[in-house]
Amino acid sequence: MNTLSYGLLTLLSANSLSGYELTQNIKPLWRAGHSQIYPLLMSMEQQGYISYQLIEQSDKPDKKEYSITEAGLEQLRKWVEAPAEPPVLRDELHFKLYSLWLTKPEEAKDLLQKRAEFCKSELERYKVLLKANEVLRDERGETRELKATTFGRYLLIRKRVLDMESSIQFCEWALEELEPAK
Amino acid sequence: MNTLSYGLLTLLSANSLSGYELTQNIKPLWRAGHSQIYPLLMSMEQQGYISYQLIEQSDKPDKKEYSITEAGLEQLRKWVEAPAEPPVLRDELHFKLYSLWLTKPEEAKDLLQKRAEFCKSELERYKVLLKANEVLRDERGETRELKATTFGRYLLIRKRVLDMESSIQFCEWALEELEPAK
DNA sequence: TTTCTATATGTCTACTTTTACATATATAAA
DNA sequence: TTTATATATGTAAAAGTAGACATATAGAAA
Repeated sequence: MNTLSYGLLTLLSANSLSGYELTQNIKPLWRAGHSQIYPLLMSMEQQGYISYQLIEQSDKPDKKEYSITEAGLEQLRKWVEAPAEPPVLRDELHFKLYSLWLTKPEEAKDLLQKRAEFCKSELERYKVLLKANEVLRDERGETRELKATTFGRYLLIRKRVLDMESSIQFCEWALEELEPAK
Repeated sequence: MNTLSYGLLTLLSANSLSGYELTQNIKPLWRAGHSQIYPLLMSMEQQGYISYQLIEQSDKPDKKEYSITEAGLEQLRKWVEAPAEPPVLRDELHFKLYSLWLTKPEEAKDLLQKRAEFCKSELERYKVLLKANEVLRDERGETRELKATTFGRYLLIRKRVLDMESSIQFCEWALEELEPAK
């Protein structure tokens, strides 16, 4: 049971999902490919934290729909309450900024503009997720309170939105700082 | 030559440093332990990107002071100009926020308060680094322009400061959102 | 009719990262 | 005098991650 396993339990505690859907849904929360996810699902199924049902589909290939078990929910509950490890951020841009004096002004500018563009496209994705979560909240007749299943997701997506907005602001500020050198 | 190798070259392009010092200095830029760093230094030395000089010390154990070579600088220059890969952020808090509805209000509050404290202590570290970089800039008689060796570091540390301030603001906002549930 | 894309599930290898093991010098504190 | 801490350099094993390999269904487009 590593962090990613708990992440999968986290998603399954809100909805029953297939491995494929988990691979898509986990993207805004954690970077992981399907080659990591399928083996963990099999292992957690063997440990009794999740179970699956084979869903036969006519329009698409059949799938395994995983659900969290009582044991899995109990395991997750304990983990959520334990303090969170400090985040791990690995960003090449940090090194490239540090070595910026080695580059030509156009290349420094390009580096920051490309990052800004990336963050803007991420921001759009998160704003869509925020909307979708609000729709789900209304569907479930929930309000903005801790016990609502959509509340934590609301906080999380807001966090990612703030992170991206802050990154975009940094890039734009840095581009201005660069201006006199042009 | 992986990203961490280029990170070590980045630090060595500004100053000659030992493996131990590199391990300390790289912390604000990238997470890496000394067990990763020493083997990479040996490999880069064999490839001719860096060289070292044994420094005998009377007050401390002897050390190897690594310097970047012309070949290393050329290699680094090419890498810096290539576009930066998207950042990889792995934060347990994302999952814990998503599963927040499973917890008691005090535990949710504790989770956010602890993260805020962590970010505040990181912020202090970065502010010290920012001051140290300004002192170095003055010592070298540099101004805030691209060609100055302290300029990129100035941008980078400002980025980290903005990141931490944004995280602290998120925690404080989320704690307020949590309030009515108490 | 072939090709492309999305859905769907898996394995394998290479690489990276973490944690523990291992050793050694010098200073400072208990 | 033992112990703890900071400095200093390495190795080994285990765990985690990324990218490629592998296969299959179904719909849509060329």
